[in-house]
Amino acid sequence: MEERVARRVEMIKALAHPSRLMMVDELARGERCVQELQTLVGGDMSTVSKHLSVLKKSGLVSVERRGVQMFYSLRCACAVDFFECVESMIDEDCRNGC
Amino acid sequence: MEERVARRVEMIKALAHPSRLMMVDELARGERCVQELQTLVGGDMSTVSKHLSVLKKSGLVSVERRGVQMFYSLRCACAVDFFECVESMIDEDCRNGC
DNA sequence: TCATTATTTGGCAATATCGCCAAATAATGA
DNA sequence: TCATTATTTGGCGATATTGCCAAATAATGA
Repeated sequence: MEERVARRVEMIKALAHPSRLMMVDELARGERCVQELQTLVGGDMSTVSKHLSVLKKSGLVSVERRGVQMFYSLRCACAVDFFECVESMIDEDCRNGC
Repeated sequence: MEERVARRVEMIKALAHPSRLMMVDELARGERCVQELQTLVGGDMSTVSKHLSVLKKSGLVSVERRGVQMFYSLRCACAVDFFECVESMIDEDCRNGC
């Protein structure tokens, strides 16, 4: 059960950064290459790449090489629900039934 | 929209630690005082207290003093759905419809 | 008021995360 | 093969997180 907690934490940690959160949000709309994601979040390309490797390691995204480019995509549509869920928690009054 | 992302990240970060995750999971079953939570996660009382202040600051929990004790409780049942959601994401095959 | 119990706060060292730079790797086309 | 483009990796300083200790605060009952 420690393992279960650790696994959860790893996944949650992967989402606990502005750039990574935005990238996952973007990936929910379809696959993207690293350049596109860099345009989205800004900063150095290497930084973006490292963020992506964190997402990859957590199991949230998968990669596929096509030519010189690497295309990242969400492995699970759950992420969309995840954000809605977080949004519900943010809504302090909990109006939307949570 | 930057603000929206920042708010989400703060909430997610609050859950991105084993002790805090376990405490929230426990609080989903009802309010608990600090001692009880310390028994659950172990470690120094002051450490537990600081973790709780992180949860408090994020808006996930609320506190009420009764006598000498401080009782923490979840502000929103959403947290339960949240965990289910994370669990779904962990399930790589996404069988359960996510 | 004083001692006791429950909790928080301040401080500090250990560790982890982050972001940039430079260099390495990988595929492509000339 | 060489140059080019896309991406990753290694390294390093800056910053943030974590956990423990000691001290402070708060409520209670003697």
